[in-house]
Amino acid sequence: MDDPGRQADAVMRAARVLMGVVARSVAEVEDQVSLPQLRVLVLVADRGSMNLGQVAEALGVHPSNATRTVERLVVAGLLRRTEDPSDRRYLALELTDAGHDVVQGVMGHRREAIAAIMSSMTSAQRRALARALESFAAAAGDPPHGEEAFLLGLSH
Amino acid sequence: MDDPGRQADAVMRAARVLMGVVARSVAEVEDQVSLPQLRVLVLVADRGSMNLGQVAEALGVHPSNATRTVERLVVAGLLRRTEDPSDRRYLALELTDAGHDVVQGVMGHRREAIAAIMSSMTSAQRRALARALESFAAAAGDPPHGEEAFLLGLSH
DNA sequence: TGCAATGATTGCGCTCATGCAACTGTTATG
DNA sequence: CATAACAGTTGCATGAGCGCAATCATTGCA
Repeated sequence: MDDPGRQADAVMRAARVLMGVVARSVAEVEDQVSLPQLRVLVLVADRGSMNLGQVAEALGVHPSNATRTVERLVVAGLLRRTEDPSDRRYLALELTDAGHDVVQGVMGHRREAIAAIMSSMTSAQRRALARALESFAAAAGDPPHGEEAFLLGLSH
Repeated sequence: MDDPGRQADAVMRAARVLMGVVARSVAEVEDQVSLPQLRVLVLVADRGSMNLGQVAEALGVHPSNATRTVERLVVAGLLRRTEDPSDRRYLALELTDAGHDVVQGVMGHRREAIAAIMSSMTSAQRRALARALESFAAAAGDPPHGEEAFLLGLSH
């Protein structure tokens, strides 16, 4: 039980469970938005108003690509694209109410799925789990970016 | 600390960290294989020899699609496609050594990243974490499928 | 004020994933 | 043995994502 390798395996197994939860929450909205599109929504939900270059940078894609992905989200009514009044070269990208609903739906689904799993644990186990994961998250460092890390890199 | 909502949030934060780990491990091989392709590799690595219909079923895609994804993996030298001698209608899909290397590389990368995070926790914290996650994984039920749950649903 | 820098868009070409329908080959069944 | 059932493949079409190069619009600077 003191073997770091075995301990990492325990985390791996739990990660598998959590990936399943995440995957199902994503699958739930896959008919409405693609994965790269959802990444944009989650990104904007987390960071607030962004311009196109920031989105492209965060996603690690070419700006021309970001333009088209954003375009699809605008057409879908999930993203609002306005000009930055102070510098009209920049865009101001924000979620619409519908866009917020999508993100909230995904996160809510995850939260419920996790709560459902925890409901079959004892109260003491739940407390121990919460405490242990706090220390784990702290050891990983504060979320380097935020919500969008959920989907970082999972393109194509 | 006894609030189930706050406890679920702690799991959500940890899930974010783990998703980052998974995403980076996937991004690492994204030049070699696409996400759907990796899903096939992980699937076969987990279940062993499969036929095409099983792959299509597990991925939730049309068989014609599975044919082409498998074809790309065969061409890439990551998957071996032979006929089932007992019934030549069926295929026998297996990983090549190179295919195994890809899967092992991804899993190894994750394991190392997790171990790196745990290295900055105290020994007691690591033990508590391993124990807590064992109970969490148990509460979630045994892995319904297996390794491939890591990527389930993350298509496109 | 004219030119350079900067952010975003558009045109072009490519790969991958996807579903459907038609077809081929293999096995089982009457 | 002929036909039906079944696994897989192929043709066809669509749409998303991606990068690169060229272009447009706006702003900053000399």
